[in-house]
Amino acid sequence: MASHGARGRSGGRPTLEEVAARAGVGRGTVSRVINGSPRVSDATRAAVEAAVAELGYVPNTAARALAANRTDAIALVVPEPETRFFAEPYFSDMLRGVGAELSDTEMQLLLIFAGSDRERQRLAQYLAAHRVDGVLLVSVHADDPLPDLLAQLEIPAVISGPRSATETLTSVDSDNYGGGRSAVEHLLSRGRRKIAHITGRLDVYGAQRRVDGYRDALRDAGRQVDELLIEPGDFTEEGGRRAMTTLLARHPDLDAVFAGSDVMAAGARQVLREAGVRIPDDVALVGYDDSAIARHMDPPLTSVRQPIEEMGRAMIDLLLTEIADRRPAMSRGLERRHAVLSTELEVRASS
Amino acid sequence: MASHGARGRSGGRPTLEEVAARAGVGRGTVSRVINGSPRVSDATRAAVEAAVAELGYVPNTAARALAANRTDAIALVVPEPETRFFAEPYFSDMLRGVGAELSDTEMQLLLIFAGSDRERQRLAQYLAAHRVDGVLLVSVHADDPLPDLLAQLEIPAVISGPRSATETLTSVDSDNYGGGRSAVEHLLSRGRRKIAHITGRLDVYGAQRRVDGYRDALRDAGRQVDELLIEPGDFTEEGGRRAMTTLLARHPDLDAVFAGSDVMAAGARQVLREAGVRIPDDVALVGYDDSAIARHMDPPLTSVRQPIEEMGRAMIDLLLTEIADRRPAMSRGLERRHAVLSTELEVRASS
DNA sequence: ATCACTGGTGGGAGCGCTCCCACAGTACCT
DNA sequence: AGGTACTGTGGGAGCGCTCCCACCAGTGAT
Repeated sequence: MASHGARGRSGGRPTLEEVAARAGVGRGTVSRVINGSPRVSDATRAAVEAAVAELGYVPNTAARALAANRTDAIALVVPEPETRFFAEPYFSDMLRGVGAELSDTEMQLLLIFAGSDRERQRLAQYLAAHRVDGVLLVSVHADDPLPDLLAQLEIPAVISGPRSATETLTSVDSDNYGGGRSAVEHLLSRGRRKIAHITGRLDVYGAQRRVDGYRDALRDAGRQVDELLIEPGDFTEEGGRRAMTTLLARHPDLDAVFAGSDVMAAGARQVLREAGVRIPDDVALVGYDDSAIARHMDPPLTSVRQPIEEMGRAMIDLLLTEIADRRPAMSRGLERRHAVLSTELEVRASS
Repeated sequence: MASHGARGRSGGRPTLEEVAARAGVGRGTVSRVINGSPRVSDATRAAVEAAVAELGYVPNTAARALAANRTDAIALVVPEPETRFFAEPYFSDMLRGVGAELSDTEMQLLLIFAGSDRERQRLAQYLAAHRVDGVLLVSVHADDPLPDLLAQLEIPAVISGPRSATETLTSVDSDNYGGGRSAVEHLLSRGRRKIAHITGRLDVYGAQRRVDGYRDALRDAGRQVDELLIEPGDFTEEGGRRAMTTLLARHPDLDAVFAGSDVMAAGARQVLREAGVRIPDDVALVGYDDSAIARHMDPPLTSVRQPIEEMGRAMIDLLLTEIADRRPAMSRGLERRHAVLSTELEVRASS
């Protein structure tokens, strides 16, 4: 008898059963009320809600997770060391959008860093244990095995910045192609004739798309694309400097530069300065990301802004849909969805 | 590794029971192996481990949480909007320490922001549901109800920066008193005679302690403490400017200023500049926090560094101890522990 | 009158684990 | 010989929930 139901009024947390007894209904009915099922009469619902309030009942998540086979949690996985996470406003903006969109739901967000091998090991274990219902993946490199792992474990996932044109995961992206186009179109409209492009790392799909936008904008304006005006960078300031140096040596008469990121634009600006080139008088400069750097540069940098916060929201929307879709039946016609949000050109003094 | 073998029946994840069958032992024995109990013979342990590997068994956390009444997760609660979290390196350093210390354990870290009322509401629900085994509290204001809520729910918690000398929660702090002392002693040793102090918000315990250190350092050096040399700030740049303006008007002949934060020191510096006061020639300046601001100021700012990362580690240590202590018996002599880590003065050109 | 239905409801049967008691085996005392 | 004290081990009894089937009115159609 000691081990049996001697816990009626003890200090422990109330259970569904106790709420049911208090409300004079069955366990199933309380469960329905808690989960917002419509199949409950108003009177019963009110009685149950009263009992819940009186007892201060809070559902036991572990029990629910076990019985229903879901966790009500999703993970935002950042395959980078924490340092970068804090350094780049990208993540902070993304997190804001994600948090906002999630605040209407019961879902809990986990932030997981997987920069080191050790951390990745832990993450793999974590995912294998199905401790989350879905995963948000940001900043993934082309050769990352994480997406495959997620597919194999059949965990719903949404990636920001698809890895290629044939991304298998549901993805959210900003319109890198359109962003590249708009930068170049802007420069053309300002009367620039010889526009160079410093690209990002070309194993990043988005960087490629910006190059595509650059090419097509010129082509559609009836210009010929001079491949020697396209110089690869690597998203770093140093890379921007190197590329600019090369370009300047090759084409001393260029009159505009479109850099694939603000950071690279900052590097380019230094080189231009040192060469005595005036911005924007001699050379117009346009960056990408519209980061703090752009606003604080001298002169302030025209830059392509991505709606990062909105991307965060969109990722959550897609992920929740995918989780919900998977719930009733494991099959279903899984057509992958890809959202693309448009960018905006922020025009400043540098162009 | 050989992954999926001929798994039980369905395609689902293997359970303890299946591992037990495969290894030819009972459920209890597998559980003991999984949980590292010493009461298992080497032969049996090996057999179980083999079965685990073959089946790719990963424990079901929900089931474990339900049965054992623990979650193996702790929360880092930041009662601030996310914006501040990203803006201040304090959090990033803290998180690094916490993450490092946690990486040896099975514990999962959750990051929870509770800046808005809405978010706090959710947090309260979350804690009431006991979804974490313990809580790390950073940056808590004196009148915050959160600590009481935690106490009431009997959730182990560690606070960084105790709210008062009689903090009821286990706490980790840096030696604000010693830090204040060392700043003043340094200025005295440099021959400064009239040292002003711009304090932080005095409802923050740490700020008070820095004032105490300021006072005692002067006193112990045989100086009299002039209360008019102590001017309250509020940790902001603007507050630093205001305080400096007041002080300068009151004591045009002061030759040193100890600011309770780098940010306030930056504000003070502006006022001194505008007044034509040279740093350090006319007035020596010392800040607190040793943040990026200090390193980049002109001239570089002498500042008191707090071992924030180490504080993060200490918080985890204390929290894990507290969680472990609570496990066997809910009673036990709960003596509160308070760790205080020492600071270090980083001397630069401003003093 | 019977036969569908419908909206509501109760409660059994698990989910996969930990806890703990029972008990076999061995070893070392009286 | 029996007693005592271990070390290992198996498995029953839950943990608190969700799912789902059974069931009970009522309501209208037949």
